[in-house]
Amino acid sequence: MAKRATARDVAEQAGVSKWTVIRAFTPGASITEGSRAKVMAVAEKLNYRPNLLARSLATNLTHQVAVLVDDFENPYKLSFLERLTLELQSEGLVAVLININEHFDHVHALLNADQRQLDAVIMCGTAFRTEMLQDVRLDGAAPMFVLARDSQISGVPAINCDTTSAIKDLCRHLHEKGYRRPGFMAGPKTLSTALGRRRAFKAFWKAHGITEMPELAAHHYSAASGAEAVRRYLNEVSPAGRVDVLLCENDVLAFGAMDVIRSEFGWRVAADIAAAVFDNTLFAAAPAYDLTTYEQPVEAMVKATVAMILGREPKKTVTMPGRLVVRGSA
Amino acid sequence: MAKRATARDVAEQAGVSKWTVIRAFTPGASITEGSRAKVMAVAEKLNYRPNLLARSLATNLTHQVAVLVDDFENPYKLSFLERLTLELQSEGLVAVLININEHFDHVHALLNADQRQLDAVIMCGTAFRTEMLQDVRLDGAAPMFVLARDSQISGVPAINCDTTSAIKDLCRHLHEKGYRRPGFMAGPKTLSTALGRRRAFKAFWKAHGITEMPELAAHHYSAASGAEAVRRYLNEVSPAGRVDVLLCENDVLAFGAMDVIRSEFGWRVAADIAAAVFDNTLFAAAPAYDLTTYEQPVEAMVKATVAMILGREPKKTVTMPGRLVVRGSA
DNA sequence: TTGTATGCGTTATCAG
DNA sequence: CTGATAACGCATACAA
Repeated sequence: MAKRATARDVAEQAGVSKWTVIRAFTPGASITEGSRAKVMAVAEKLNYRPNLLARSLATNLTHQVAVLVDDFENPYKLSFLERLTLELQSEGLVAVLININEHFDHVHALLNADQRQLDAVIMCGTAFRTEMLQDVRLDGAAPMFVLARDSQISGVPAINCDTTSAIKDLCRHLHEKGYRRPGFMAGPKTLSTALGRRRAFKAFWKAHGITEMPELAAHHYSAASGAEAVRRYLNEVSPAGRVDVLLCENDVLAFGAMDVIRSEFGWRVAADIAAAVFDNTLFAAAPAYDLTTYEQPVEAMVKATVAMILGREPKKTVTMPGRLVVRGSA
Repeated sequence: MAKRATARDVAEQAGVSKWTVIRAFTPGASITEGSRAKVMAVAEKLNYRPNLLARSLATNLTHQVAVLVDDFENPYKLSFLERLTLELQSEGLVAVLININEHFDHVHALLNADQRQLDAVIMCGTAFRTEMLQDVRLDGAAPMFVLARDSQISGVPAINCDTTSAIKDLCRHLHEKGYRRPGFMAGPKTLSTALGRRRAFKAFWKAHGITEMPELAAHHYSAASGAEAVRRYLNEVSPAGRVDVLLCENDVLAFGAMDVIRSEFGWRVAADIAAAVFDNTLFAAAPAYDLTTYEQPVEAMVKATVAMILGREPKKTVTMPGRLVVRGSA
């Protein structure tokens, strides 16, 4: 396990200066074919690989992007991670995955990313309070991006699915199918995505002459919380007064809700009560759930984010339409 | 957005040398309380943060670990990623998530990790051919670890769940419940995990006087492949001759299998045909699936891996027992 | 305890 | 086209 060869080592054996070695490895550098061949031969022999760390120090570019995630319960996150890593890698970047939790919060992560000189920070659907991030002093730090969530932080672009049209599409579909007693299940209210979705939901039904819209609140974005919320609701409300369709804020909540509805109350979804949700995981499509969903345009969102990081697109908040996926549940 | 302050800037304003500044930020360095306070005050004022990149170049330690993943369809991967990032971060390390795919293979990833001077590479359940990695010339490169998979690569430790005892526990349970016509559904045969599991499976039943064990082969580790494999099998085999229990190599295959069994053939799992699997995702526990599974000891495996990376444990292949989780499916 | 010199492996810039 | 000098920001070893 010998020490790794550096440009200097190659230079010595090739009888050139180390700068010529560097040039041989720099695409488009001015160097004769002869020199390059000579260098490459020695480099191959010595198994020389340029040190990207040293390069980063000199160029101020690490080609690394922090990706912050705080919710590993939702399989939908995996879709984002897959597309994100794919897109980043195709542009010569890599993702540094940061787990945001009680021991490692956003500020901590931002400081860390800053000291590591990362080129950008993507907050991938993480829950944060705006005030918390507003005051972090980070002059000359990496630009931040909020993916799959709203952002009120000034100067921080959000790349998101168009909530208003999403809700409208979803609700119009439900309305057309004859549902008239809509309920909404939201996750933790501190999240702005929840607020936006709920607001649009209420606006739609009010515009259609319906004012009573029960709200079921889940404490976390987990199947267990979704299950608990539905259980509580169904136990409290008389069968006559209950909702005829339930719009859940995301897949995972809906899974929990459906499990309870079917296994504890013995109803068939879409006959006794219907469910519809955001997001569109693999499991939403499974016959066991068969959820009508609104699918976020993951690929487009990711591409937009990366384009901004690379400076190919102006850094500004964008919102893009997704796709209504009608299945058996509602 | 002024340029960020360096140790030199702080040194000048504090009236000390830059080395004193460095010392102020080095835990356990010999420096007077007065100097440190003076430095810290100026550092705070200038909002100075040490540059970890420069430090890495000087120390040859990036505190970054590459995590290779090639299967984003399995929600179980999310459990590994969560525990892994958690454990790494608690030790001052971060995970660089690499998406292995047709455009970016293992060799590519290894080279990349090498040039970025990462401290270690964890192959998290990825499918590779041993020969491919055996010949990569990487003197002085980061140590590799294979997590949640077998490895025959010399010098590369594998941290894995004990397949033999897992299969034994699972099969013993099935045998006790009276199943006598076991089938096995495997993913792509090139994966050594599949081979190990299958071998142990066959050995168990043979030891119990059963020799006929149909094998259903799925081409990918996806629900669709699992579904297709079961569909093909059930259409080919006469009802009298079919298996009475199906052991699937992982959750995702089982999900697809169960969906087909129930929705296309109208059987009730655990009555007409039973399923059991490895891995234990959130969905395996859902009433909609309710799978009997064998759960890998994710936390222990991750801790063991990180301990080896940090040099707290000798780098060697280890195997640890998981836990049989009995549910309604079998 | 503090300052000095030197090195880490590149890139940027300029002279020849 | 090539070589040389400086710089990137910090760490190590040694001298004061």
